[in-house]
Amino acid sequence: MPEFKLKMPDGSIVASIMDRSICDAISDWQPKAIATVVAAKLNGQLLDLSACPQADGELELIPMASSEGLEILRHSISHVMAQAVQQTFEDVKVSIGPAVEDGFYYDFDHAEAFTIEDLGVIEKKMQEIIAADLPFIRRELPRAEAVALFTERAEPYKVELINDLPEDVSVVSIYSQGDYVDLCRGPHIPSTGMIKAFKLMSVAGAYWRGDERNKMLQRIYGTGFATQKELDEHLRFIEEAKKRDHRRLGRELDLFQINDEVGAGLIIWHPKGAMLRLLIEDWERKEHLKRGYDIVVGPQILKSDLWKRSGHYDHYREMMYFTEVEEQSYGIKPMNCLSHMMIYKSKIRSYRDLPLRYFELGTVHRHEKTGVLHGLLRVRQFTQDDAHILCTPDQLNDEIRAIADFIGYAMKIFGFEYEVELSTRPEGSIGTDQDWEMATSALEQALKDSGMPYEVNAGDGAFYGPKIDFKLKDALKRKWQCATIQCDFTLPERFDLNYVAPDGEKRRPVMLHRVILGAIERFMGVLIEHYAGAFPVWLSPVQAVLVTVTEKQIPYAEEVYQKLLSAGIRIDKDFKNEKLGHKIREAQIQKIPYMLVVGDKEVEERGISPRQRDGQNLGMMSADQFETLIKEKCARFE
RNA sequence: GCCACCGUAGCUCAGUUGGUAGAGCAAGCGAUUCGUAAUCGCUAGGUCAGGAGUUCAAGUCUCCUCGGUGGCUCCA
Repeated sequence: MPEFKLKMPDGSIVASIMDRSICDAISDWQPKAIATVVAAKLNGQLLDLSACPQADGELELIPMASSEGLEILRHSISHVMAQAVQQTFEDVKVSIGPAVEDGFYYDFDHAEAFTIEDLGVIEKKMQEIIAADLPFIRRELPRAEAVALFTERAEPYKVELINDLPEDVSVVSIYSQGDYVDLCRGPHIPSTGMIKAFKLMSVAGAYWRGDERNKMLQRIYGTGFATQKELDEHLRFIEEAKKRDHRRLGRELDLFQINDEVGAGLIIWHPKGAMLRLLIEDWERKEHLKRGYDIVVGPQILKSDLWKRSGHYDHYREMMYFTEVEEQSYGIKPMNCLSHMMIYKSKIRSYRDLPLRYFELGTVHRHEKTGVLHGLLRVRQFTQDDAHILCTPDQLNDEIRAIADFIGYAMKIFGFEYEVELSTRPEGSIGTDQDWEMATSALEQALKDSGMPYEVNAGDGAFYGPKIDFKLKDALKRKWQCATIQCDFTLPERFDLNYVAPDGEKRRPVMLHRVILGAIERFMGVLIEHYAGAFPVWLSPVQAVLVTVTEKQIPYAEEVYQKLLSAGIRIDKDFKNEKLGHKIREAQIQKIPYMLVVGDKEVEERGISPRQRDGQNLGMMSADQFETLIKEKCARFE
């Protein structure tokens, strides 16, 4: 008989000889624990609480409140949802329904479209299933029997899933609650009554097995938590996130517009947005020069023949814009590398010249599909802080580390958290094994040397080389790729780039493509949400607004305005005939860092009274003192 | 590109079973001259995204186009 050590959620360990289910054992040892535990883990393998384990080891209990427990809970809720959907609608085929980052979904095949109202009906039915407290029952069936079962139940997607399992799989597990049966690896919560807090969120289309050649199914998204309180908090978080959506703030703060009449995915920057952008671009130029980059500028259109030679024409023609004048075809650039390579090729290069680092704030056009456009985050015209570094293979490590360091610095300056991923050779890639090996290990070694934690994303590299991606998180917890470092040995080959080595032989340089913030537009979108529009002083398009108490103070206020403006402070004036409270409110909504109040007292003592946007009043000071204060705030970003 | 939903004043939104458009905020004008998140009054604002159709009659129903939203696929 197997002997276990049973580890309770409070960490205490009790030895137990079990010839019964885990559930029964917990009930005996600690009856209270059973209400919060959803599954158990034995030797790394997850088990249902109804299981009778057949091996020795330490049995760890998974509480619902843990991340693993939450995943099991949500997965179970998705099964309940599938059951409710099948009970509510005729002729619904189920497919798959996993837990995802902050909830779960289930994909259904149903001729009629589910509506928002339907979600309420389904939720009601789910409540009934939960009230009935149906146990989740696991069974293992020989493969053929499982196929027969789902064939009989007219579930073609399940049959397809079983048939596509590897040949050595002879037994599959199925779970049922009430009259509902699903193919599933498990584990699940013991019974539906354990579900305390869930909500169905939205309906969306999704291709069967994620392949656009397949039928599009209907996906219902939902979420669930251990308690109603946590669910409420999650819903509040979503509301908060909506308030800081960059599309909304872009309009409210008058930063930019996207207009039908102009075209989808094309941004018009208004004065304040353009100022924010200018500040970022100034920072970029200054930092690149400090790090030994050369700033270059290339043309917006290049002859189509050049795009054919680079391979872009064959691979990405569909996404490129073209223009033809006097029977000559030009491609509007979707990337900046070609000009940079032409600069490299403009003369004979020696190993002594390397590394060469060409930097350009390069504006590119890509015809993104309509369905993917999204505010500033996915657009058709954007500007990359793009650089191409040409170096010898043994310079690679230093160069990559310097870029990683640059990116880390940039993230710190702009106040972001990020994650790092190393993406390796994909299928259908070009280049030799030796090249891939060299480049991948150079990237990996540089990451190790710089001490950055990273994850390996196998097979997700570019077709021409491996890459390191840096991902920012926005207010909706969506991850956005911004910085990237990519190794490329194809373009130097295609354009026959070379340098003269110490031995007088011609050698091929290695090329790194890299961006720091990525697309400026996308970065600004993330930045707007990150700060909820309340930018730090150094990035605020308007740093301070002068507000008069009455019209009497206008002449003096005008004097202060001119003084601060010529001192380089980004200052606005609000001399409207309104009450002070009204003007403070307007400045507050505009998230201007400082409101400089000028009333009779200030005129008399020739001062201003700054109020911070956090509500703090700094008391009266001279314009010179305020100027010093602002300059100090910005100094560490210079 | 695909699925679903949506498009009414600068913004946020009402608009009954089809009967010729409404509010708040913003704007302009006037009054008020006020001390840290909304002073009061008046005025002006719309080819109801665009086009076609059904109908005596279309913001409302149907179709097409252009946009947007949430996802899916894609993102060199």
